[in-house]
Amino acid sequence: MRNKYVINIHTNIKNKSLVKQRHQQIFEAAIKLFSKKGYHSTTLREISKESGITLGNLYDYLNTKEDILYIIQEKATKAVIETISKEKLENLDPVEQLKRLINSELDAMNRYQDLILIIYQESHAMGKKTLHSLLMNERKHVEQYEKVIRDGIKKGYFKVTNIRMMANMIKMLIDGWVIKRWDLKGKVTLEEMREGILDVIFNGILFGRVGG
Amino acid sequence: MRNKYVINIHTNIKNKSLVKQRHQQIFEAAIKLFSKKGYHSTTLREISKESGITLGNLYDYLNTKEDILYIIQEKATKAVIETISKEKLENLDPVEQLKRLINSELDAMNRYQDLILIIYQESHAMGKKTLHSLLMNERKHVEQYEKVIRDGIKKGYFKVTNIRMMANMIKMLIDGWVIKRWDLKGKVTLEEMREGILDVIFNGILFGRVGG
Amino acid sequence: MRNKYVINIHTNIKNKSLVKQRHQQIFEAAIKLFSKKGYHSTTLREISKESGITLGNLYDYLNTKEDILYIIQEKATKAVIETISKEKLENLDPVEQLKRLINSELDAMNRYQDLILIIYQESHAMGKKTLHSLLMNERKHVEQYEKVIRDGIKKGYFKVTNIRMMANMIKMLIDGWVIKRWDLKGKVTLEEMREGILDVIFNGILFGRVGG
Amino acid sequence: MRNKYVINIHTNIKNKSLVKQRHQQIFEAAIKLFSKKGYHSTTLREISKESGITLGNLYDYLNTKEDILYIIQEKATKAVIETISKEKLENLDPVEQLKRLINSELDAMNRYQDLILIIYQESHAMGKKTLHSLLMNERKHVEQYEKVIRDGIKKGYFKVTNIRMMANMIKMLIDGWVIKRWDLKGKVTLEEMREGILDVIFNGILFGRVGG
DNA sequence: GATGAATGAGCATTCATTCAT
DNA sequence: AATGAATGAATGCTCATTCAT
Repeated sequence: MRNKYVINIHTNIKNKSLVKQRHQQIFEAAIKLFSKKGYHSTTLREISKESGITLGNLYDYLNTKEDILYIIQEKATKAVIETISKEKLENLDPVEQLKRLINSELDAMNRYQDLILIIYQESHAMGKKTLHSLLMNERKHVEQYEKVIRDGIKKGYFKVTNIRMMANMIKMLIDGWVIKRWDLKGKVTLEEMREGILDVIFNGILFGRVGG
Repeated sequence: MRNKYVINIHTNIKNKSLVKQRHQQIFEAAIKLFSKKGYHSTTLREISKESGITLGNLYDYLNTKEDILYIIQEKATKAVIETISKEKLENLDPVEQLKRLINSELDAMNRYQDLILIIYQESHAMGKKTLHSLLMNERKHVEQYEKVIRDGIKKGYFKVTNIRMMANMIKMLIDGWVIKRWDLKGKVTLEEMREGILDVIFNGILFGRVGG
Repeated sequence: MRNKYVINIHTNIKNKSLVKQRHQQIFEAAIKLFSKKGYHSTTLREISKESGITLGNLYDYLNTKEDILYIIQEKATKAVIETISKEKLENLDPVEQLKRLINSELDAMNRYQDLILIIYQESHAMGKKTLHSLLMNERKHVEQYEKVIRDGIKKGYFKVTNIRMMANMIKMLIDGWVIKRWDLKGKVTLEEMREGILDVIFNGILFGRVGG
Repeated sequence: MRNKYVINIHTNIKNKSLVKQRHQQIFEAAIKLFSKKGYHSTTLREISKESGITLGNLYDYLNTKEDILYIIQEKATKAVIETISKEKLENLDPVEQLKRLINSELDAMNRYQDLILIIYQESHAMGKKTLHSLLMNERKHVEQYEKVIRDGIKKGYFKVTNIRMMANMIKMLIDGWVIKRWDLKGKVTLEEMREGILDVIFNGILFGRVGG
């Protein structure tokens, strides 16, 4: 895991920092356009114009249109993972740990919502390689929750039967903020969502419950 | 809302039951193909071949490719709403009501997962009209949860601050079964998922909790 | 060998005689353009314009640009084979038979010189299928010579060591009329060529030679 | 004809021996690639990589892709002409002279068959200039045969009506070894071909013939 | 002289849609 | 109502060529 930012798209360009820069340009143009029109309806020509990189030149940094999804996926998942990895969780009790994790992830989701949505919606346009990379990142991501949950169980804070499933459910609730905006758009603030999620996760909805 | 099965796609065909039949053919062909290759990668030629309707004839029942998404969306959401509407909930206490609702929806999700996924993934390919219809159906859907939750609160069973948000969160957990299959695929059964969802929703994960 | 004119290029067009007609149009446009500019430099757009078939429509009769070479190859080789097959050779002595064969082939070559040249020059652009078809036709072609030569040997007219090689050499001399026009262009008439070829083949150039 | 190795492709490079060396590199890379994939399917990028000359640098020694064909044509035809010119023919009787000529040319053909084939197949991709150069070389080439034939006639060995045509026919038979490999590939050795050609040329195929 | 990045016109091919019959 | 042929704009991608350094 030397340089986890090196995205392995074949290129003949020698100047690697230029490659990085151009990928960033492509990335920014793509999320802007994909968010608006979706992957399939966005033309390479549009990406060229938006990114300021000539059509032909684009292909010095790309082998195929699908590579753009790869770039987005890599950047997005890594950005999110990093955000939540930065949380300093040691010395906190598991409840607090989980709270912080959820909080920071919700923030990340909120910040990168366009990316997340693109990844969800265009996953079926991804090739094997991209999809696999996505799954790996996802796994790594969910594992962070699993670790905290496992810790919480061991210390007697949590009562969870299937850890992996629970981790996914938590993540699902958070992702919901981005994916299922339809019915909540404008009706609920991020703050309310945060409280709501924490409340269900910890306490459920049954009345009269007394936490331990 | 005269005949909720008359889908308002303009057609010159007089025989309305024929229209219905053809739309059903198109629907079946489309979900089969869309599930496999996605909306954009599926050709009208392929739909023609799969449905057994001639390419030219297809356009007697369709004005545009997007209409197919409309058909799918209508049929799918209505099928699901109907499934959960069939549940006889009267005379049950709210906890049981919510359980049944969740159970039947999870079953519906499981049965129609291809459709649900298509709708989620291709929503950005939908036109205004289709999207609006989708939102309306979604609202109607969520309302069923809201009603039960509201009832449960009134009767002292539930403790929920934002009903709409909670309804959405519950739905999100269920939809997750279909949408977020990535990391759970093959790791968790539908039955386990059912238990897991019910458990969080009602009790949360905190240990030592005493339900009311 | 039911219908040797059925060219097996996949098409969805039902009307087979229309397919035949369109292939003919494509064929005619192609040889005109290929002769002038070569295969690679000729655009499908140009073929569309020249043939009077819309660009999109072209692809109802073609799967790939290379198919055009296939069409040309099939038509050309078959036309030539047929021309020389039509020669009624029975009851003639082998010398006369060979003469007639050479004569009619030279005529065919002359008539179809554009085609022949295209096939020679673009053979390296042909895919496996087309190339194989070409070889098969070529073989069939050469066999006609071999038969006559073999007959002539048996009847004591000819003295030939390697029949296959000799057949090819004869064909080469004839093809030369088309392929190696460079240095002979305008210097030698078809008639002179005919005489010349017959003379070498039968007698060689040695003066006063006594065979045996 | 001052320096027949100075190929008049415009270049700004002052160091003429460097130009020569680079052209040689290009030449070698090109024949390797053209033989495999043909002229049109070979990229200048590929030639750059194969020759070890940077893409940009390539254009210091080339004005256009077609120039490569020019280089090949020049080198190839000159190499062949030189080979057969080296034959010391004086003091030999014409029959022996012709034999030697044919022998050495067949050897040359065999050695340079890739080049010859490229020239034949890509002649239609050649510009005016290149084509003219090719014709000139061809003429010079054929003349060598003409001289020997003419001599042989004068001395009473040969009986030939049209000398130029006969020279071309002989050359055609030899070129056939390279051009028409299709049907003979693997069936006939170079040695057999040599014998075969000499035999037809000199004696023809008629059994017991008595020349006039 | 050499390098490597950039340019942009051009190409084969696809596909939603139309239309005559 | 149905058929099947036709249309043509649009798209991903390539590649000869140029140019700043």
